[in-house]
Amino acid sequence: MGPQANRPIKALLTMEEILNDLHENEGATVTAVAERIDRPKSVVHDYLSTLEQLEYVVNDDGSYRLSLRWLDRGCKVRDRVSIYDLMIPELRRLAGELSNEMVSFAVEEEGSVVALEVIQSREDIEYETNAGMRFPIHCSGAGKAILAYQPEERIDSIIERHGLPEFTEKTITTREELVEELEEIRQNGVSYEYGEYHSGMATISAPILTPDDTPLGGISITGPERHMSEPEVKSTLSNKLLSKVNIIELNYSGRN
Amino acid sequence: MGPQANRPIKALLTMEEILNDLHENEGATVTAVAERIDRPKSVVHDYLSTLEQLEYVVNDDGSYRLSLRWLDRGCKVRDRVSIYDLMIPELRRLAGELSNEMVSFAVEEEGSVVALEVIQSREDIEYETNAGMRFPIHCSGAGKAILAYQPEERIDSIIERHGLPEFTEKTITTREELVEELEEIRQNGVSYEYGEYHSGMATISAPILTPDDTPLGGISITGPERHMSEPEVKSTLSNKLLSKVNIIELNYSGRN
DNA sequence: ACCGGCGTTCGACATACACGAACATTTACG
DNA sequence: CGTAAATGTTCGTGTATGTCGAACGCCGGT
Repeated sequence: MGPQANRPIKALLTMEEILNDLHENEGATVTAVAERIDRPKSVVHDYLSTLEQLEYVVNDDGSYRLSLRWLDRGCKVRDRVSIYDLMIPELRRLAGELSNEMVSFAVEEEGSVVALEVIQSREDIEYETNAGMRFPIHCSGAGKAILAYQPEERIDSIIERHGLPEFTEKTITTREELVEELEEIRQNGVSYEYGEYHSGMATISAPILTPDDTPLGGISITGPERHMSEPEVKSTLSNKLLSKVNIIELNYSGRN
Repeated sequence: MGPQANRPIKALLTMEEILNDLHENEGATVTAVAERIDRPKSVVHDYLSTLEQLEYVVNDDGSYRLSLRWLDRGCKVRDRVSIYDLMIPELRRLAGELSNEMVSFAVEEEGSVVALEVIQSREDIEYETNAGMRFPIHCSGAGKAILAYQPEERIDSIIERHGLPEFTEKTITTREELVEELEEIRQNGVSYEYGEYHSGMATISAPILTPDDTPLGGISITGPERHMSEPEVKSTLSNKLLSKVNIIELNYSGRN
């Protein structure tokens, strides 16, 4: 949740309750929503019909659901991310070279990592990572890569806001450890994440930087830990990442 | 725009004005938005801070923009489309076989066609088609394929709502022509669209149907008209489409 | 035909939103 | 460094408007 507004518009909070309910409960009727959020039917009706007019929800034969307009807006927001278009072809090329692992591109927003593009591996392992998903920054490969190039004050404010929650026994949970690792990332140019979020899974990532070292995002290779542990594999993958990043950064500075 | 609500919640209409403004104008400040939508700064401020609290917008150093939460919600809505997960692997396989053309999957919503997945061709032609985008149903390949399996009354209500606007000289603009073509599509099992929306571009599509012939969506192959005109190419591509559709439909009926 | 459930409409009240002015904060410029 | 302009934020007030409950109409089931 974002910072508290001093005088929030209550109608928007009510709307949010209703949208969340629709999000969680598929095919919701006016009465069902009204009961769950504990409000008169008439109120829910007025909100839903307004949201329908605005095309945020659609009414399929009596039950409401969120419309695909959310996807439209979402994709437009994504396309507006500065390097999105430059990154896509390189990410595809990378995926072509590594058909056994998942590759992805992520950016930071409000202290979390958001995956903007995910290309699944051709193996039958389906990771539950999808475009749009948010992850904690301190135990994600791309997150640590991005964090490594943030000013220290920003790092602290992110820690303050989200904490360093533990997901596995390998998760970094103290500021000191994290700062130390970020220093290492700055030296290597790549970040490693071995089972810090999901046991058995590993990610190698590299940040994409502007000429003055502001992080724009990060690209990652994710796979089962056993695929990624051998030192020569680690260095091969790291080099592949860095070469793609290099191309993206060159194209980026070339157009400004 | 959806059907008019009798008693719309005005606060939501105001919110929409502000969100649309943010959508159109990158990096908008409170004052700038207030001037454009002609309202007091204080009002815009209250709305934006509420929207920030709800994480629909973020405040990067003073200027607001839509957040990536829209992407998150949008992708979840998309993933909820019944055959989305079954369709993806087949669409990828199709794209692999046809590296020179764009392939896509679309569904109908409120009388328009919405692209849910777009895999660009490996050629350097970049179509401006992206996930989430909406298209008129009567001059899109997938749209006509889906329309062919709708009850006649539904077809009429869609025509009534959206009309049959002309985009090129080849666009179908009369109900009679359309109905005739839909009959043909039902016979072939595939639909063709040659320059009806964008001159010089062509699409071949096939509908995905439930066992009782309810259309769930359509998959398409799109490319320059010159690639797709030869009769043998036309039939090869049609067959490829139909074989993928077959697999998807089998998997679909297999899990219910 | 009756009953129960659901969506919808409507009038009335109290509240919460819209407004403008004033205050705080940042930026621009001499 | 100091002043001015522009922007973001706070706040009191009147009234428009969201909230509520009750009643109506519609449909499907028994």
